[in-house]
Amino acid sequence: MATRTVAQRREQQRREYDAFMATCPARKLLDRISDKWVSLVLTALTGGPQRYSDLSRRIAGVSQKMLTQTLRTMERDGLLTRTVTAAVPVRVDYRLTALGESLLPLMAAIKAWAETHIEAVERAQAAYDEASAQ
Amino acid sequence: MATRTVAQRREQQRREYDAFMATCPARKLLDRISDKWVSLVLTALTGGPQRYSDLSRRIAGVSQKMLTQTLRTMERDGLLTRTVTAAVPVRVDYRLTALGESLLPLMAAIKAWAETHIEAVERAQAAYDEASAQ
DNA sequence: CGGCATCCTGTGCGATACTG
DNA sequence: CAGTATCGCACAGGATGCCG
Repeated sequence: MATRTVAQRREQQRREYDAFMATCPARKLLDRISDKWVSLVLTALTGGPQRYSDLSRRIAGVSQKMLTQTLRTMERDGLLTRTVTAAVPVRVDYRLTALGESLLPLMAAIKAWAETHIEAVERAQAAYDEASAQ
Repeated sequence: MATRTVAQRREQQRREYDAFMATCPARKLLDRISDKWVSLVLTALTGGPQRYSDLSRRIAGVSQKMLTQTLRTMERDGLLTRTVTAAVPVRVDYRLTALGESLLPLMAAIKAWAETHIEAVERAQAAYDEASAQ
């Protein structure tokens, strides 16, 4: 029965990891804002409230399913508010909350790092690819 | 033939999006560092070089496949170096480069935001869930 | 020890069609 | 206009086995 420890250790580690993920705020945050579309919605809403259709037009390539899903999640997280205006046709506006806006400096910092270092990264990639091609 | 514009517009938008993704440094960076394991490897290597087996032990729950894949990508991006010491058994050390270390302040900023605002996010989630439960 | 190759499953996500 | 519901599949990623 000694061999079962292999599988058991993995299982144990997975549980440790899950517990870590559940309690680590930074990881949870990264999971959220790193979402494919969250940063784009954040940027699109920086200039002020936008309607659903505006967002879907401004964010090229997003499917309606993912846009809705992203907006719902961000609303749940308190990053934006969803305002329905009863009319024909219906009108729905999305607006960043203070919490959502507090993320903008962080996005700016990420953007700044990227613009400063992306060249170095791409040089490293080129060098790596060339070296492994031989 | 007018109806084909629907599919065509989608296709067009997808191409626009791909072009955007290919040229936006911030998005590319976000895609990298938001990877499930990159931040953990970054953290694990902060204190100095580590061997492969050390990393797999320190980062609970990572599969060997994902750890290797993450390390390869980060090496390719120039974020860390991989040093093989020929011996029996082989010894492999991973160490952050200056480029990799320059990411640490950014990670710290993310961590700081998370720790400052995570409570607000969780309150928002609780409120949202309760409201939608009725 | 530090991997790589293979197989296999879950599910994220796009496409499509329908509704208030 | 602003979604919800359903289907289908590509693909990420875990498990396993082999190798230098």
